[in-house]
Amino acid sequence: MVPMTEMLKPESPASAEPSGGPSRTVTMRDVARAAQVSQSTVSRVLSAPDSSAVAISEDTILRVQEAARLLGYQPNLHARSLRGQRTQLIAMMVADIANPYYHVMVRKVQDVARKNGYDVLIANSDHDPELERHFIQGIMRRPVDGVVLTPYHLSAADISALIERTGVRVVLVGQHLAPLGVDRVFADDETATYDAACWLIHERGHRRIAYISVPGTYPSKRRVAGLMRALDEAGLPMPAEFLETGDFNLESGELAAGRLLTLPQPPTVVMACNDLMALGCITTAQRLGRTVPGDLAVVGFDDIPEAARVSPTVTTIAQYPAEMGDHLASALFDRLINGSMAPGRAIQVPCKLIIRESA
Amino acid sequence: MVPMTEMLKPESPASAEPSGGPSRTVTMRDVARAAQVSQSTVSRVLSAPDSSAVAISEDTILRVQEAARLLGYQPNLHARSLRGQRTQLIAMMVADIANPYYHVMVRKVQDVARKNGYDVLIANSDHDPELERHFIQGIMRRPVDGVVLTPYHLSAADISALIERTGVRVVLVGQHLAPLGVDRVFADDETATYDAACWLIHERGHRRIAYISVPGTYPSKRRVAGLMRALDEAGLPMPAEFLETGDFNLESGELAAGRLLTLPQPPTVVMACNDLMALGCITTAQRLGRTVPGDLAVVGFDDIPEAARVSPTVTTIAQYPAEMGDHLASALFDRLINGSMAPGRAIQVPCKLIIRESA
DNA sequence: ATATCCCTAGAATTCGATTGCGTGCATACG
DNA sequence: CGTATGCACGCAATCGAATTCTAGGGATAT
Repeated sequence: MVPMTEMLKPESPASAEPSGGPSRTVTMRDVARAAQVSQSTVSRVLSAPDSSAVAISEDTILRVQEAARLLGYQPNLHARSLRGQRTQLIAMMVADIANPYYHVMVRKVQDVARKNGYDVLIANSDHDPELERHFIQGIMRRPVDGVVLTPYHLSAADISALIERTGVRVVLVGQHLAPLGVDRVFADDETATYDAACWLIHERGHRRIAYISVPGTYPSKRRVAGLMRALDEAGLPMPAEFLETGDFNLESGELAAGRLLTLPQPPTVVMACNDLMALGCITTAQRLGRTVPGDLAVVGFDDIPEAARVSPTVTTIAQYPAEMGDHLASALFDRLINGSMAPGRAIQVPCKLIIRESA
Repeated sequence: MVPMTEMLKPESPASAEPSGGPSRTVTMRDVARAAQVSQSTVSRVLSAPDSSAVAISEDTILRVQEAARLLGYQPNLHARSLRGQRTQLIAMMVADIANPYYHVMVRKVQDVARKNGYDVLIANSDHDPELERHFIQGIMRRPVDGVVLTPYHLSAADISALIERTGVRVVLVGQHLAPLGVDRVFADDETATYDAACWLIHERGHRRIAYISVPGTYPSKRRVAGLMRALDEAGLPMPAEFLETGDFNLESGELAAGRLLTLPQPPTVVMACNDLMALGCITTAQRLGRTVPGDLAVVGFDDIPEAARVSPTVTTIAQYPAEMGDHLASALFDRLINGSMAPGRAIQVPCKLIIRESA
């Protein structure tokens, strides 16, 4: 007569039938039982088959590995995360997954992460300060090993606080004020915008240059600064009504162009803070019966694939998001895998003016 | 003289300075100590302030909430996931994040997830069977509450096994063989392709129709079937050399078009399995000096934004990924939040032929 | 034959939150 | 006055894996 409690404690080892009911997930204990060893031995074998702190006999190792294989054991990463070290998880926050500019970057990071056995949490902020903070909160609730951020509103203090509280490794997209050991990858957009403006002024003879910016964002600030520098040097004015605003999407570009073209003295060229808004400008110009670039020249930023395929093709300042994604991923995993503690690096990826039909 | 160990055990409650060293993450125990209650009480208060299994006094609730707020307590979701029920996490596998067709879908799911307090794990499979299996493996290692899948190679058995082992709720993209209680959202692409082919034959008088398929994928199979049905009814042949193959990207479309146009008797129209390949066709045709649609008409599939902006604009069969994303998300969260156990639904989203310049 | 050391592996603890069970106290009732 | 009812809350087990501590067994040396 075996007591009831004694009978229930070890779940019958014979229940190896996979199709029998909602087969509970198989844990290390199950593997241990099947291999006739303790759970800790299983852990030691599976986490470092060869070199462990304590030696394990060849026979035991094989028995454990075989049992794990038979039962289809998969370690529970939630448990592993909880216990301490690595979560095998990184998070990436971009402004908008639906913006072509970020696609390749996300892809790259994603691919490198998978190769390193990491999963990727994706979030988009829509350039919304609230959602950016929400993302930080999320990381504090669900710790990750690394973070790739495209901050538009977050301050260096916010990011420092995140690092302080979670110990997460951070890599930034954009020439942002970066705290401590944070690498940042960015395009040299001030210089690129300056160069493009100089080209418009000196090679193409434009004297009335408008700009569509996105107030409150750092990239926009820097690009406007580049333009101003070129205008200053050339002794050209920047009328207030030529400084239009949008919010990175196509429609806002259409609206801004509409306002610019109905001015008593419209500009001869519009530079936009990204290609989507530039495309919007072209659409509006054509709808109003203007020719591009005859009546209005347009210069974009990013060089999304579409820019090369619309009519007229768009002159734009190319960024290299794939290259940026590469730098982001390798910088992050350098710290994650190799444990690099190097001070924050500023990795600058050059831009390039791509001259097409629209200017 | 207080022993060292005694001094170290309780982290001095006075160390509320946030800038004092690597301030350890604050747990429920800390909150409990600050509020002078047990850790379980904190849990009960914070997880269900109003209706809990056991009653809690108003005073205690306030004290706990205040303490949590002061200490900036954030629950650890890894721990919560481990303990049991919800992980507050869903995973989404698409074929390619960089394909415009999926963007809106991802966005929608992402947005709905955030509104429900869920994070989203993203993975792309690149139509690679290996990576699809890798994704399933990943879910078994890191359990999630729900999954949105775009399976191209996974079998119903694979998906069943996943559900069996993890209890995850699943929603599929595509008219896939779906097991058990799995909803699937798909476009009616067989009918749409059939209709488009009929239109090409009867309204436009085409008799030499080529198709660029992607072998081994379900959507491609169905679309080819739709075309064949239309050809059969019209008594038209389908020469083997007109059945070209690609792999969903632009370059493969260019290559396929190159082969078709150098045939002794080239087709008068090419239908492609997606817009990217259709764009490739147009590029090649123009490079070979053919006019579109004069010498070669082209019909795509998806209606990505670019299709409306290239020259010539592309006639294509529109899918509505935003609508599909909505259905996906609401179907999934209906099961997650409301615990719906309804049998698998087949949610069909119609397609629509968009007639533009290329055909 | 007994002490010593090493090799191996089991037991116990930890991570942070959840939860079934139980207990102390107060009020109510017979 | 003694026991029943119930409210508010604490104890301790649990989730799955990693790690540290400890004990047993075998081999070798004295």
